[in-house]
Amino acid sequence: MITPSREDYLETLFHLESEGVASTTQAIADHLQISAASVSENIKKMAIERFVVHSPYKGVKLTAKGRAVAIDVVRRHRLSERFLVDKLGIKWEEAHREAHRLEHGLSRAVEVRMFELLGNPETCPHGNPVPTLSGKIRDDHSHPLASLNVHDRARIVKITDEEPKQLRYLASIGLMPKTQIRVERKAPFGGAVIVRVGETAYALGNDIARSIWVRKTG
Amino acid sequence: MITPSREDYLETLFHLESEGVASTTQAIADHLQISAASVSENIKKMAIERFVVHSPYKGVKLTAKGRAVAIDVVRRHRLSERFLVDKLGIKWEEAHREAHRLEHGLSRAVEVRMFELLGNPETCPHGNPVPTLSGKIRDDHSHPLASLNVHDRARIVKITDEEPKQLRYLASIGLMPKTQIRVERKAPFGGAVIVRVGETAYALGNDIARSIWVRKTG
DNA sequence: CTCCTGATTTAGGTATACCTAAATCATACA
DNA sequence: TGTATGATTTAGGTATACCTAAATCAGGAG
Ligand SMILES: [Mn+2]
Ligand SMILES: [Mn+2]
Ligand SMILES: [Mn+2]
Ligand SMILES: [Mn+2]
Repeated sequence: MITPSREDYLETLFHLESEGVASTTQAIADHLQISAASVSENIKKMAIERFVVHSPYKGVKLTAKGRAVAIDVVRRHRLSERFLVDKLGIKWEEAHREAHRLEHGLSRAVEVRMFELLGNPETCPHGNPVPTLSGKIRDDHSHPLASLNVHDRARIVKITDEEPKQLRYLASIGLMPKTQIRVERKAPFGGAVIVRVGETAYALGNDIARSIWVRKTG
Repeated sequence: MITPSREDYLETLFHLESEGVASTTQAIADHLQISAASVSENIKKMAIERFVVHSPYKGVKLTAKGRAVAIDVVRRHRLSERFLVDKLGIKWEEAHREAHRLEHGLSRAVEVRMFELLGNPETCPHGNPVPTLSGKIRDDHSHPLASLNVHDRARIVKITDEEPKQLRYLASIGLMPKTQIRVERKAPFGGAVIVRVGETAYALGNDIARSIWVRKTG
């Protein structure tokens, strides 16, 4: 059996690779909140077990084997979030951390039944796709908020940030998946974006904007 | 944070003490399916941390501190079983082992919401009481099946056995909490009990009978 | 009351998963 | 084209949680 710790490493690698970030020792250490030395050791072991390929001093990449496990964990994570929010009424900004505990306790059988209970959900509460049982991840055809032009209308597809603080803020201004928005103004060179939600306009910093993915509707 | 392993030790001690079995090193080892040597070591540490009192070569007893944690784990275990059976449709004989994975992943907040979702259940699917949030365990006024006399009618309150094989058998003959039964015949000296369920009579061995608790109705 | 035996503990060992501090490496810029 | 600097790995250490084999103990049979 794969340990919870290992599951978290693989999940981290999946996230870094999805975001197009290089999976350096330091990036993994930051994400898991542990020392770079610990990551280095662990990666070495996971390379021996063929979950990753490791080019020392360069970086890490998931193998097909590692990716399969990672996607499995991501599926359990996102289903857990869905359950926590839809069935238990846990706040969406707390769902992520809670799901990180729950995800390791779901057997395949339980995961399958949970998927049904939740009505075969396609996304987590933050809009990220739930991988299929066979490990496929649907393309949601979304683009970064920053790719929109002034006066474009769009619908929020997903929020990739998982920080409770950010999520709480976004929820408070109604910025969640399915929300209809309009770009009012853009600062040059990837600066802030001014976005209208309902009647009100909000300025979103570069950091927060980068985690918002949309589909044009206008 | 208390580890899953520690939670399982405390849970085991709770069960042994409830059943009136002496919490010997060997009994704990059998229950957890690990070596007696491992148990001995671990108990020593848990005694230092005041979860138990240990009289070397004699046995172990939960302290108030240890009992509080144990009851907390038992609550999460029984709620997990309830959830698995009622909401996910997991078979009751598989609920126990699945719950053992799930129970360690529930935060207090999640446990509280889950309790509500399940309609404040008083028992697990096998009839064992769900401890209250404050750690109280309701008395269910039940007695061992063997305490009944011939021709007594009774209602099943709980099945304390957790073996899938036994549970599957009992379910197959309709012997579960709330089932109405009648004692047809008893072998002397704690031997088999012949019990009528609906139209059919079944002989229950001493072992299996000991795990069936009832309340007289006739 | 002594001895035997099974239960228990201790000794010594492994694997995971973390740590800090020291050594080593890659590369960017001066 | 060195060299210093930051990233990475290695060295050495701790804690948990398991193991088998050896030593020790306690209580019942004789
Ligand atoms: Mn996790
Ligand atoms: Mn999510
Ligand atoms: Mn457990
Ligand atoms: Mn139960």
